[in-house]
Amino acid sequence: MKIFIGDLNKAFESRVRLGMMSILLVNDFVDFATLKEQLQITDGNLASHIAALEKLGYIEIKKQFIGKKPNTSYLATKAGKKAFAEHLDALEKLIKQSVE
Amino acid sequence: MKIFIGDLNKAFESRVRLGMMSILLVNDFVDFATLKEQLQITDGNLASHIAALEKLGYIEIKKQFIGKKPNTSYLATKAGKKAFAEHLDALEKLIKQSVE
DNA sequence: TTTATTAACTTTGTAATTCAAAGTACTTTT
DNA sequence: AAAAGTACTTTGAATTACAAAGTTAATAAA
Repeated sequence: MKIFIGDLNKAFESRVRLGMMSILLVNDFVDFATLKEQLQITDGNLASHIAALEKLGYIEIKKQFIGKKPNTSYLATKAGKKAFAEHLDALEKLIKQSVE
Repeated sequence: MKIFIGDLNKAFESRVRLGMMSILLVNDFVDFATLKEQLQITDGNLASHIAALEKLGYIEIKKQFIGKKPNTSYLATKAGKKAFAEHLDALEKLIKQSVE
């Protein structure tokens, strides 16, 4: 029995950020409105979780206009994908420890 | 793309409680000292996480004496195991969504 | 041309969570 | 009698999360 909770990434402890990264891992660009709808949170709350992940360099922001409407979309960076993969790895090890 | 962060159990969002349940899921009785050592936290902190899980009916407490020393050990209840399994299920779905 | 609307925030304030440190009760060892 | 061990409880501070309201800048409607 050896436990590694220290290998879990604090950034992904929150269900919202966990959900965001899951989405961004498999979808190249996802916009604000889509994230908000998928995660079912207020826009202010979403904005702050986005800011947290961006500050860590885990996601990037791309602003553009679609037709005449502003549209902001997000993508996971290489570092973000790596960090998330490592987190999932740690999670798996944690859960599977001493099962065999 | 359909996301289910609502199916994640808030009780298991904390790395400490996640670690505790992982341990208790595969070890029938684990005592205070062992948990403390595995999780690397202070005893006060551990005690409060234990209290949180007990309040939810996810773990049970068994007090005994080993020789002359008091020994408290913990075990996951049936409800606790079920809740944890559901949480892991939700986690898996969340992570694997739209991968295929 | 004023007014309303939309998108994506920022700010504010509150509530909840987490944690370490210190204190406590009871017992045992020295 | 003093020190140490076990399993806490209490306290207080720091961090985090969140909703609600306010903001900015652009477009669309009246």
